[in-house]
Amino acid sequence: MDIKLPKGTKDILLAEAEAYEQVESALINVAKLFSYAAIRTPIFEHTELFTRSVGDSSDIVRKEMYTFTDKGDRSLSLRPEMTAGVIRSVVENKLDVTADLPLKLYYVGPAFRYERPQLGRFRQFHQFGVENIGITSPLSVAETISLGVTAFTVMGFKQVTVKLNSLGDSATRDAYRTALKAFYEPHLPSVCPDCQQRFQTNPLRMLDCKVPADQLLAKKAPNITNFLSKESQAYYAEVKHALKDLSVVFTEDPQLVRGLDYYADCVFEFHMVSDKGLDYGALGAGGQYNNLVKELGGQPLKSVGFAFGLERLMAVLSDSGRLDNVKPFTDIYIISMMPETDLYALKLSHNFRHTNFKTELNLEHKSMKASIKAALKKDAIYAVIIGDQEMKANQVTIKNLQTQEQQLVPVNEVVHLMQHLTNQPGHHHHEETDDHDDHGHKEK
RNA sequence: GCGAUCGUGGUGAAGUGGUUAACACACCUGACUGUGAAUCAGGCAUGCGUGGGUUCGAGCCCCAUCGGUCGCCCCA
Repeated sequence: MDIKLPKGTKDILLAEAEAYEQVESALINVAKLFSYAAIRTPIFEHTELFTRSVGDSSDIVRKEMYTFTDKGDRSLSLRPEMTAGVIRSVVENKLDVTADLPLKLYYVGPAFRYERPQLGRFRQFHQFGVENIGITSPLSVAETISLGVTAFTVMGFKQVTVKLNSLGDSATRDAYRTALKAFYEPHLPSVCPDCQQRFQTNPLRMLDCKVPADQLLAKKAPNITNFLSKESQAYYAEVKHALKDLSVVFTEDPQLVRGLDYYADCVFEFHMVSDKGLDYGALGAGGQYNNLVKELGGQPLKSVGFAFGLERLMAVLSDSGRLDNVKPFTDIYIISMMPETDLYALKLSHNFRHTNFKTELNLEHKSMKASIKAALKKDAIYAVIIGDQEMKANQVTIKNLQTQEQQLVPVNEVVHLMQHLTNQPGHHHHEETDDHDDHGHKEK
């Protein structure tokens, strides 16, 4: 076969797919803890939605969107991020006027950007995020940030730091932009070519230039904190105060600017260092967007949200050895020894499955050695062996794969016995997926 | 979009123009005819990302192309 997957995409399969599911469900559980509800929006939207919200001067819209014209001559785009679609949906369904506020929504799903792929960066990637729409208190911003921190904690990471900044309102940013340009104007000839470009398009981005000389200069640049209005200052102070009370570790970074046009006031990033000491940069980021709902035709609602990049999250988890023993598990592995016993085995598997046992049925008729090895590879707890001796006697052999003990039991008692042996009718000992240090059921 | 680097089985990889593409792990089969280890014996890439070219001869050289990775840009 010579058709390969497209650049910047990947197949997620087997253990990795399992890991994605577990991480997603852990994140969703945290969102539910904070009383968030699910939302799913289309993968493509009218292009105009993104040019209006993300901003038609942003790089995302200018050069990273998958935009196409459909057969009805509509310009559509694969979503490059999730917030725009969520807010569009909220406004379109009038949730901004009918729902109790603040409206708290979480989402998980793929998004698309035409970018040069790198580690942890794909053209189709997955985001988990939350939107807290219609907030009235700065404490809600702190609450939302702490949701993000809690998500990291639940995944086993303690060393999360939050980078925090306030961009103020639009008047603040206009004044600041003017001051920044005035500051940079005389230095323009000595600054890097990218920054000369940024000076025209988005002067705020000059602050996080990576060129050392420009970084030194940026340190001397005017600080946005000094341009904040009284209200923004007070608001920002309350957010910080609440974060301290919640023991959220944060550092203020006046040079933190975000690339999406809709951000205002508080913006933040979640940073993590892996167990190996590697700095993965921002694993998640977000901020307030106070005009977006109105801009898209709804009520003027202050809002805050953030998104995590699942691929980056998975990279850190994997690098920290937290995905090593993530795999599907099986309670009972049924081995049918020969074609004549297959139907007998199939019926038994049916009974196990209907009593909530994860059951694998092996009809391959390989050697006993190979069959037992296959059962072990599936991480099964019990093997149920069915040969013609068992079938003739209406019995089965059950083997505890950990203790290697085995016994012959009557077939009509085996389900009941298995429930007794595994110590439950409810039988949910695998179901806790939020703790990635404990996937082995062997120590039970 | 720019710059750099890499591309050999399921995996890690040797190979720098000359017979059958090393080695290791994994996997399969058997010795062991119904039980997880060890050992031993076999098996497992008709092919070196793809397409051209140079050559008597190409995994190796050249060109193109696709893809990965890293840096820039940007971002989750």
